[in-house]
Amino acid sequence: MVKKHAPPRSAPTLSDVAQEAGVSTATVSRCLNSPERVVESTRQRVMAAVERLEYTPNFAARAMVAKRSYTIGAIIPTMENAIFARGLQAFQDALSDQGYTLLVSSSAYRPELEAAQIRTLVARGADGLLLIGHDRDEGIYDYLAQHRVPALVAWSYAPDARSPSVGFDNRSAMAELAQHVLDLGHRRIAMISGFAAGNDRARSRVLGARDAFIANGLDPEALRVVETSYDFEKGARAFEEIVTQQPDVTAVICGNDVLAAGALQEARRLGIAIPEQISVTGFDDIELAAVVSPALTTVHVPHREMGRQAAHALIAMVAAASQQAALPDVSQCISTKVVSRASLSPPPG
Amino acid sequence: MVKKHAPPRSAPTLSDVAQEAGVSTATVSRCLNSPERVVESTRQRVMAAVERLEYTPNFAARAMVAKRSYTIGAIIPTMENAIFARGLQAFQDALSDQGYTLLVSSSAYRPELEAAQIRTLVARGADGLLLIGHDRDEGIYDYLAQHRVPALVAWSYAPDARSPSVGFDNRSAMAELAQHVLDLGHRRIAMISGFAAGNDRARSRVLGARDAFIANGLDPEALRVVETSYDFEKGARAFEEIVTQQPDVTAVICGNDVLAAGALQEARRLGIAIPEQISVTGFDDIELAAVVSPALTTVHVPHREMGRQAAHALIAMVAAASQQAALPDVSQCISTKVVSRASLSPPPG
DNA sequence: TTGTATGCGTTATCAA
DNA sequence: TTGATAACGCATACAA
Repeated sequence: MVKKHAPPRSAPTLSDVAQEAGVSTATVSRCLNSPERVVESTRQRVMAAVERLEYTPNFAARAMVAKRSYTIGAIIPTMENAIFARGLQAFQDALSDQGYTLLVSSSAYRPELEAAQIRTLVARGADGLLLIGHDRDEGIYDYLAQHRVPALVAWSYAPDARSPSVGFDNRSAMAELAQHVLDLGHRRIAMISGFAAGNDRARSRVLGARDAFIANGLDPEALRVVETSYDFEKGARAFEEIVTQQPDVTAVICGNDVLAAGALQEARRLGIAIPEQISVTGFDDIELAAVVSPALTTVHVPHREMGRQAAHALIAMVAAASQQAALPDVSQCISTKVVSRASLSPPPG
Repeated sequence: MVKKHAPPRSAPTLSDVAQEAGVSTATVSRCLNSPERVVESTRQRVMAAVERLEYTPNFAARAMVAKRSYTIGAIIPTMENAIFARGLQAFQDALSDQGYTLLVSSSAYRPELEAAQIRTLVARGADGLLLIGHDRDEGIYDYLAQHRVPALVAWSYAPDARSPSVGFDNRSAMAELAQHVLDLGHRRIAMISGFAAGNDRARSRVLGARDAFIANGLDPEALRVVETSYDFEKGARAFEEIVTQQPDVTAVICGNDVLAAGALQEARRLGIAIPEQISVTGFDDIELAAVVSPALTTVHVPHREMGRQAAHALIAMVAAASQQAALPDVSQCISTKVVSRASLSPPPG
């Protein structure tokens, strides 16, 4: 059996298929996009040709004429730990259900990198963007507005912010957790926080902890806060610093589970019993929180739910934008709850 | 102050800039791509217009004519845990250094999903693909070959496979770890493995463990293997099954750190002391391995190094493909090493 | 129901 | 050094 043609030197195009099926390119296009508009017999002929050539439409060409890429961009601070993984996975799942593709990049918590990545994603034709937290240059929001690319903020709910958001109230969530700590009788408390600059989630969590102090008639400045990066090892170092400089502390509130896990490990190294001597709490309730020993009392964030809701919200925004319609109000506050595990107990004595 | 024009209804294009600067589109294009080919004075005028309009080139149009997207696709089995996170982060970093963008999707360890995502990524014009492990339908490799999209396999090195790979030798790595276990005197050993079907890494690790048995004159079938999905909770269940059905076991080798962490937690629940009663080992040396208690003896995989090397390798393949040149041999075996921590000790008695 | 012709925003070839 | 203009692969308005 002889091949009719030499194998194609590059991917088959619409007109290759048209030729193979003996129809026009328009008909092939219709078969693919609105099959009901073409009669059964020709459709079969066309589809057979599509199969035979293993034709796949060229995305760039399609995006150019449709002025939509069905691509959503997401920029997360880090892929290195699980903080964003689960939520992002749910986000992606919901997106692909709707025929969208997700483009992810990570900024390593560096604002200037995030700005560059936003431009890249917009240039790549992203129909919409998912961003983490509200803190960024006003100019970025201007840029997005000018380019008519809707952006949704997740992991942080703030109804009055420049961008709509699907997230949770970091401040009140942490306040609730801190209240638990205070209820148990702790008074000498320290906090290991992520860097507050450029990170509204970290800032809100500190504020929330102080809120609880105030609500209990305590001086909010009595809460000593050590700032560091969200890194396991950094959590360990911060814990060491705290117990060295403030040996009478009975509870250490951590900005997230990763920091708390680091604190736990350092405590073990120093021979400090958790929670007997010092209680430790986390935030996020990632898998790690249940695995470490003792398991972490933490704030449970329904990441999957948040990711799913964020996807629906962003798609709604994109749909509105593509019709030049006003952006719908999609903001949503996802509720969190405190999960009590072994790392938190009443203070000694 | 009055605006000269109404704000643009959509993103500015080359010809908007050309008009603004009073030159042709060709000149604007040259300013952006080969600035040395245009005289200083006009270049300044053009660049000013670019700034003023906040012009960003349309990616789809550029990709269409260049027949290159400078996009690399990666399909990983899961984003939910940290197994692939660090390596992928390094992969992305190296890619963006070279001007490439990474498109990530996850297949949830489902082959048919992976196949669909490969098609999607190819349709999106990915210049090259990063895949995890070698196990997949031959048809997929045919498809990729036909579409002239180079693919690189990572996390598993196999010199004779259909695709080049930058990864490590799962089999010998696990054999080495198992040898440590045997050296300590363990003989009643069980293994918790990921599902072997469609997962050459999981299969190789089991084979490696059996290799060590053989090397020590033991019956490889004496190693009882429980297969499950790479999930923390599943690791716990598998451990429970093992100690229930085989109470005299003294060591449990786990297919990765996630399974091992699950085993550890289940042991705690059952009141089994690790490593005094039963030793447990992991694989990967993700952060989790050092955080759990006792810390895991495991196989350290230099994920960052692997990600970086994979990026360079894939870029080389893409460059070759774009010049219709023969694919260079980029395969590379990254070496691993056993890390001894507290979870492994001699058997009791 | 199907085909023709046009345009999307770039880059590249060729003249000027 | 710069400017027309022809592709690139696809979708669609319009014609047949």
